[in-house]
Amino acid sequence: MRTAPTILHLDMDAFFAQAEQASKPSLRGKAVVVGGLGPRGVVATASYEARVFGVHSAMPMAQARRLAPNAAYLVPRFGFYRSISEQVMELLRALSPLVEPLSLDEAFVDLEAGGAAWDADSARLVGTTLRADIRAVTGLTGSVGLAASKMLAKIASEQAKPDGLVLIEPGTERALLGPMSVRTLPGVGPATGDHLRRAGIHTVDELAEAGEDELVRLMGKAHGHALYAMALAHDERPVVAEREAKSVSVEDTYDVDIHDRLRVGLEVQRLADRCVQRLRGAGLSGRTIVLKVRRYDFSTLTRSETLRGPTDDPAVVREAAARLLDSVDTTGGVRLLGVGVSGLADYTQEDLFAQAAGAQAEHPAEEPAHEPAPQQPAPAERHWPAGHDIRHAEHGHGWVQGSGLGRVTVRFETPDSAPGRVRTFRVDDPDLEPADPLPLVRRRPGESGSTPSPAAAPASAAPSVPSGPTAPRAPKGPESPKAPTARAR
DNA sequence: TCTGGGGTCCTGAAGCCC
DNA sequence: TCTGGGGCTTCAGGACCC
Repeated sequence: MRTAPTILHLDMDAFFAQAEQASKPSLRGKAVVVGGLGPRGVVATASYEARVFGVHSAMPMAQARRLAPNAAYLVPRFGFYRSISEQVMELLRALSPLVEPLSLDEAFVDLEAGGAAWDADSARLVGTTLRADIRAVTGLTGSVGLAASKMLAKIASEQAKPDGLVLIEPGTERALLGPMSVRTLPGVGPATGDHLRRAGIHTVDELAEAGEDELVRLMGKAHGHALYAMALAHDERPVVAEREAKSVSVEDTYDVDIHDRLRVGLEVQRLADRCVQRLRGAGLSGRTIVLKVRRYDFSTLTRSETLRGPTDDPAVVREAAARLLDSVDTTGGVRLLGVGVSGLADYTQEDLFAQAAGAQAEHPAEEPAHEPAPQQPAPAERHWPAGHDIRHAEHGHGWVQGSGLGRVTVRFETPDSAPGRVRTFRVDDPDLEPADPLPLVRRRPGESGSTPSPAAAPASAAPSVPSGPTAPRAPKGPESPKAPTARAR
C-alpha cells in the first residue's frame, strides 16, 4: 500500500445530462433525463435537478415520467459524449501514462507513476488544476477523489460529488470507512447487501469484526476474502492502462414481446451478424458463442457452445446461435435476445484469407451496421430523435425538442447562444437536415487545435448509426468494443 | 413500477482424462 | 480391472458495475 494519496479517481457529474445542458442553453437549470424513450426504456442519467424529483439511473422511464412529467426527455448521443470523453482522457494522459478508463465518464490515474504528485499537497494541487482544465476545455464539471488506493479514491470522488474534490489522508481510512454502510464498498450490490444484513452485518466495521473465516463461509472464497480486505481498507490493485476485451455481445429488448418462433429465429440471425461486425471491427475472433434469451416473465437464460477454434465468420456464428436457440423454449414470448462471443483471440492471417473467400458468398454480414430495420421509416417519413442536432436552411442550428404526427418541433439555439425560440415544421420539410453537435466551448482564435472538438466527432447527427465497430473506442480500453452508458448514483 | 445494453468475475455442477 | 481423486474444461446462472 502506498503511503501518499496519489491515486486519482475522476467522475464527471451526471455526465450525459450535463453534456446535454451545456449544448442546449434552454435546458440549463432544468430537469433533464437521458435514456431510452421506448416503452421499455430506462434512465441512463438524470440531471441533479431531475434527481430532486426522485429520478435516478436504471429507473424505468415510465416511472421517471410520472415523477418528473415536466423534465426534458432525451435519447443518448453516444458519439457526442465520446468526443467529450476523449478530451477529458487526453487531459488525464497528460498527467500520467497510467490512466485506466472505466467508462466514458470515469477513470483512475496513477499520479505517482507520472511524476505528477508525490504527497498530499501536490496531489491536491493536481486535482484542483485538473478540474479547472476540464471545465475550460469541455465546459463541464467533474469530481475528483484522491487516496492511496483505487477503492478509496473512488469512495472519495463519490463524496466529492457534485463538482468537488475530496482527499483521504493515508492513516485515516479505517476510521472513515468504519461507520459507512457495506453498500459503499465496490462489489457489494443489493444481493450481497441483503445477505450481509441478514447475517447482522450493516457497516464496514461490522464486516471487519465478523472476521475473514466467517465472511468466506457466508459469501464464498473469492468474495469473502475480497470483502475482508476491503473492510480493512486494503486494496493493492494497480492502475492498469491497457485492458483486453474478454467478450463481445449485442442484445436487443423489444418494445413488444415476440411470440412468433420464425421471427425469433430471424432476430437471432440479425444479432449474430451485428455481433460479428463488432468482433471484426475490433480485429478479434472468438471460440464460444453465447445466446441470451429473456422471456416474457423476465427470466433470463443463456446457452453457449464452444467451437474447435476461434471464428469471425458470420455464417458460423449464425449457425451456432440457431443451434442454441433450438434448445430454448420460447413459448410465452421473449422480450430480449442477445448473441455474444467470448474466448477471444487475435485476428489471424488464416482468418483473413478464410473471410476473403467467404465474403463473396456472405453478403449479409458485409452490410453496414445500420442496415435498414424493417420497422424503420422510409426516407420520405424522416425520423428526428429527441435531443439530436438539426439545421434549418433559414433559421440555422437547433435541436429536436419533439416529433410526432408528421411534425417536428425544433428549438433554435447553440451552446453559446441565449435560450432560443421554438418552431414547428413538417417532418419532411426539405429545409431541415441532421447536423453535427457544436463544440461546447468555443476555441479562441490562435488557440492550439490539438484537442478534438465535439464537432469533429462522428456524426451522432445520423441518428440511426449505432456506435459500431468503426466508431472510436469507448475509453474502457483501446480494444474494448463496449459503449457504456452513463451512471448517476 | 416493471425493469437497457455492454461488460466482468465468480460459483457450482458435470464430464473427461490421467 | 476397478475405484478414487485431482485437475481441467465447459456450461449455466447470478451478482455487480457503469
